[in-house]
Amino acid sequence: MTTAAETPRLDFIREIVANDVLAGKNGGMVVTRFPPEPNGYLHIGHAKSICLNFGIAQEHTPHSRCHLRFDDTNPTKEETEYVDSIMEDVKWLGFDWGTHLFYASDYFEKFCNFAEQLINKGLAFVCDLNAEQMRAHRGTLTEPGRNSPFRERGIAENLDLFRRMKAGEFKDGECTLRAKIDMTHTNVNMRDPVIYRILHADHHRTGSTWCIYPMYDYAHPLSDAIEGITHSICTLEFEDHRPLYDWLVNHIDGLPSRPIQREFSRLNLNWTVMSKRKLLRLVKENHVSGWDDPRMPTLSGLRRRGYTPASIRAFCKGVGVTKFNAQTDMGVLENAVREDLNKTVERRMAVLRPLKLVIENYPEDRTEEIEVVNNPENPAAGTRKLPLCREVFIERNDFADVPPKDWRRFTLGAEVRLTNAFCVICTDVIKDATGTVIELRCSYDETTRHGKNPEGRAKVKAAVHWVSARHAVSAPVRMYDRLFSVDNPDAAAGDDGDFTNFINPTSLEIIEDAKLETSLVGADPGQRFQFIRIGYFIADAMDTQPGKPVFNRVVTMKDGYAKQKQ
RNA sequence: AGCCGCGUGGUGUAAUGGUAGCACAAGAGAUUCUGAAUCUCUUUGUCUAGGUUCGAAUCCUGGCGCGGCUGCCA
Repeated sequence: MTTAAETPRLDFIREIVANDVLAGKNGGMVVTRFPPEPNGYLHIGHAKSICLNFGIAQEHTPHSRCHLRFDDTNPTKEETEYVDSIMEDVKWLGFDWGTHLFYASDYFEKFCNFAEQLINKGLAFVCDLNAEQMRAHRGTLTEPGRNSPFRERGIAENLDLFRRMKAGEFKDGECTLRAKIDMTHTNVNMRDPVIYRILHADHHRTGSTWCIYPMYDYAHPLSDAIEGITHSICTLEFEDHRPLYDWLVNHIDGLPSRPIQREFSRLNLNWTVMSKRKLLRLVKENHVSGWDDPRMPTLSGLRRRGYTPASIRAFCKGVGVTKFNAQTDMGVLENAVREDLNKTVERRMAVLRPLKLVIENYPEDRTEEIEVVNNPENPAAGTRKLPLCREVFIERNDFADVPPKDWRRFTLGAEVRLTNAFCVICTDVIKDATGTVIELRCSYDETTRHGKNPEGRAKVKAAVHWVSARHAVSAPVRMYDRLFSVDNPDAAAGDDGDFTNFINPTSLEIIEDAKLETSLVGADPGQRFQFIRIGYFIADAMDTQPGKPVFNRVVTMKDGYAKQKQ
């Protein structure tokens, strides 16, 4: 018996699954599936679905599995490039479908046989109405539809027509196969829905074998049933399709299982857009560098940005699973990666916008090495040696000519600690002809090493990061920020506006020669660090060359000072 | 307009007829060689009107609000 504290609350989907298992349904088995259409790259919203479906299967090991199934029933939109990226992204997120990789297109032959079964039962007919006529017959949300004039064709005629559709005797759109349900149904999806359409198009897997393709509403429940899916979990917009899902599963004989569909609300993140159509536009119109641009909410973008799979999984766990139409703040995602990286990643010092600081009482020809800890949160990460000489770079914004009220950092006459080294007092501020500060002079106090505070003086309040000028390496650092400048680009654009008008013009700022501590020159592609006091960074996996790192900013540190200033 | 679904602090999410809790955000303080992290404390909530009940966020009815649905897309 576990206590309440040990038993995490189940979301409503997991509760349904748990109850079914308890009731002995499906022989105690739980079989879920993640069914993407390969018409784009996976995004953070898909991660929620992946974590749900694969997560549920994991939780019911060994009486469970989760299938990866490509819902590839529309050859005009689907490509193998997308298939490959989807598999890569699911694996990267940390999930494994084992041998359970499927394609809806694998079942085309079966779908076809089931369609003939429906025809033979008098439950499907070939309809010659064109798209416009069919729309006119469908009725509206408030008015019932009218029967197609072809609705009462005989079984033999329907069978013949359907086979000729399949044989390629008709052009695109000339006719369709429709389920015969109820044109007066209040649910429009039940008004004799099209289940097969003619499409003379090459399919990414079946090539030119087929010229008729099943509709999603027809293929999906049957794919689920063929694979023995027990719980078909999808997003809310399919709720209205559930009666059709059930109708098909109930009216077709020879299906190995009778899955149930349940719906949850999709993830909505602010400060970004999530629809595949819009993401595709960002790519095609070069608003971003590609699907994996670090500003994209795609999994490949987040990966390149430096997000960890663990942080995304933690985020998905945090947002929960409900039917409420929720808007999740981007800050929650950012917090998830900070929390992960804080514990796992080594600290380094890097100066993004350098200002030279000369330690006047430090010998010109002297160089020393200071041993510093790599990660105060994890002693096992060990230590490294940090070089120091007479001239160092500090961050320009760590100096204030006229300091604001509770300023703790550099200003003339103030004492500040150089992190990991000693305290210095700023003794002189050197400016050029325009009044721009170009150099700081200071003196250091040898007695303040090893964390000792200067005796008899006010306690030093600030420790700032620095990089030894003689040893610094220059590297580009890409400062990524949110892609949009408004929290809801869709709403800002309205119905006929253009969301690309709200792209954040400063979502990418490239610092060409940041000054990095020496050890960073050997960063491996994909290696992450915390640049002390600045944020978390990753050596870009594509652009980092041996000895020539390029860094991406994953996320800033939380900045209590900036917040207080607002 | 019709059908379906959903309404709990700023945001997200628990409480399954019995003390409205948690996380993030926000605020105050402690601590700090990262204005980070950590620790302590605090503010803020059951859409609304009725009904059932000893007792309602929970069940019922009406209203209001939000979302989805009239592709040969998924």
